[in-house]
Amino acid sequence: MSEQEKIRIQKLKKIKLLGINPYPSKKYKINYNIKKLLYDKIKIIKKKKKIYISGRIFNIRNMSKSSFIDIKDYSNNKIQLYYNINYIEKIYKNNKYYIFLFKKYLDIGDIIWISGNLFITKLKEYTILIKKIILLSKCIYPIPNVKIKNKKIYYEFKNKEKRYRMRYIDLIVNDKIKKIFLIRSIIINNIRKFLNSYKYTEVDTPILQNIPGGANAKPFITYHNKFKKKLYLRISNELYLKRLIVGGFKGVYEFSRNFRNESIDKNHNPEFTILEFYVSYKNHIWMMNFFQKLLIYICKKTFNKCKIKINNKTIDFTKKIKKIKLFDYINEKTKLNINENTSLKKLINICKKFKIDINIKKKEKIIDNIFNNFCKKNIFYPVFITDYPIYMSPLAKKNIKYKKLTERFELYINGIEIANAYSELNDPIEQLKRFKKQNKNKIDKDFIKSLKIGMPPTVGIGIGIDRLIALLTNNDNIQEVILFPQMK
RNA sequence: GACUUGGUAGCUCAGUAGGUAGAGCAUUACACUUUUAAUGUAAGGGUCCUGGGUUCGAAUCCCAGCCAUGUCACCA
Repeated sequence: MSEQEKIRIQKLKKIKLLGINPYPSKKYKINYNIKKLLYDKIKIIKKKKKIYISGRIFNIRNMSKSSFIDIKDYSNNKIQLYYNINYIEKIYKNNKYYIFLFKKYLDIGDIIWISGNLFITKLKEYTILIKKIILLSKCIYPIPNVKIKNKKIYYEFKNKEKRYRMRYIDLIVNDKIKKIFLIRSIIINNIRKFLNSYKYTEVDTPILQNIPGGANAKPFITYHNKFKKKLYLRISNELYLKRLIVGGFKGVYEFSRNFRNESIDKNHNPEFTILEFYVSYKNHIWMMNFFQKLLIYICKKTFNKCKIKINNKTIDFTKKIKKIKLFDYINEKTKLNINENTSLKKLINICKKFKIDINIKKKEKIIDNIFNNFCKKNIFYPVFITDYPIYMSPLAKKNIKYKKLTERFELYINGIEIANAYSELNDPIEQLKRFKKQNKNKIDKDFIKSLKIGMPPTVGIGIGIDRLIALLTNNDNIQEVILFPQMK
């Protein structure tokens, strides 16, 4: 325990000895948050309106018989308080308590409630003259003292490991971090509003699954004691949402927390949020347009504009998103002249030639690798990559004209896969074949059964919410938009 | 998993050609009745990530490990 922490615990004891509860349960009246107070400041001064606010102390400047205290509240705004013994009303029996409380026992980080009146100091700072002050919560663990002058931050709390492990401190001390998570919340709410306006239904499907399907990833494994069997945290909710389409919903969506037991990097967290969204009687072409509408809606409602600055470049989300076929794009960038029929041998030779590491010698892996190595990073402006071969898309419907390709697209922006969508395969016999080809140990037969009952033509999309939010808030690491990123 | 950079006070960081550590803010004490990164004076605070090795002596050099940053691989 640090010296400072010990001192604060001593202070806490002394506060209690004075008969003051440092963690009172009484609800104190609040009639302004600081943002609103600053907005109404002129009116408040004119009408001499009494103010009741609370907030966390960020700085104390003690004079001999008076003090200035800066507090910040949930509105993320700061206001200066002026404390002078002559203006303080009696609450406790002995007014000296106030002196003790203030001079000796209040610290940066404490949460207080005050009542008083607004006035302007000689230096033209709007300030509250304290009439009453109550300690609401004592801060015992000293928070980093970040100082700000002329919008320049000194002694910034910026150690990433500490920030992520103690996100509560990060949020208190770094205003811009709190803003990111406010935006995250607004974006998710806006998506919900948009989808609800089309009468699509938000649903909840199992996180604990018997068979982890809908994607190809290593699952987290757990165990049910009563059933005496393994259960898996979902890697995807895709197969469940399709069951619901079979069940007759017009459209369903879920903000799905998925779990994948794989490594962590700036685009991957073991648990992450995907918006999965399925609409019956529509196809992937419809989804391209609808998805762009959604993106435009998010930008308009969240940022009040459709041009978003990312890495000093501007993306206009109203511009029609380009469509490029996967192999056309690869060939354009690499001149390799490959397609869905290119043999495994030839693909392996290409990898050898370009020194691309391949662990698993499968066509789908190699093509993905080629795309990642030569194409992905060059994409900045939004692009729909389309026409993936069947062997890369076991759940997607065949293209009518080119039977080795699927009706699928992925959206790439700034070198990152943001979304993946396709017209859903609804032929149960073919689906079973493809599952078998995948060498899956466990095939979700119940899902096949649901397809046998008949799923209407359906389009589905998965949108990486963490990645999308990182993109829109101009962060290049999803840890910055996940409140508690996984750490060892 | 590979490489990379780093881990020193509550926070941000400096430092030593190897002689057990410094600054600013924060903390404590005193002064100051309008300051605002308050100021002035004084003081306290450290397993220099952990464990080995080299050395008379290691926070510094070497080895191993742990944790993290970044890049790459893996994650259709």
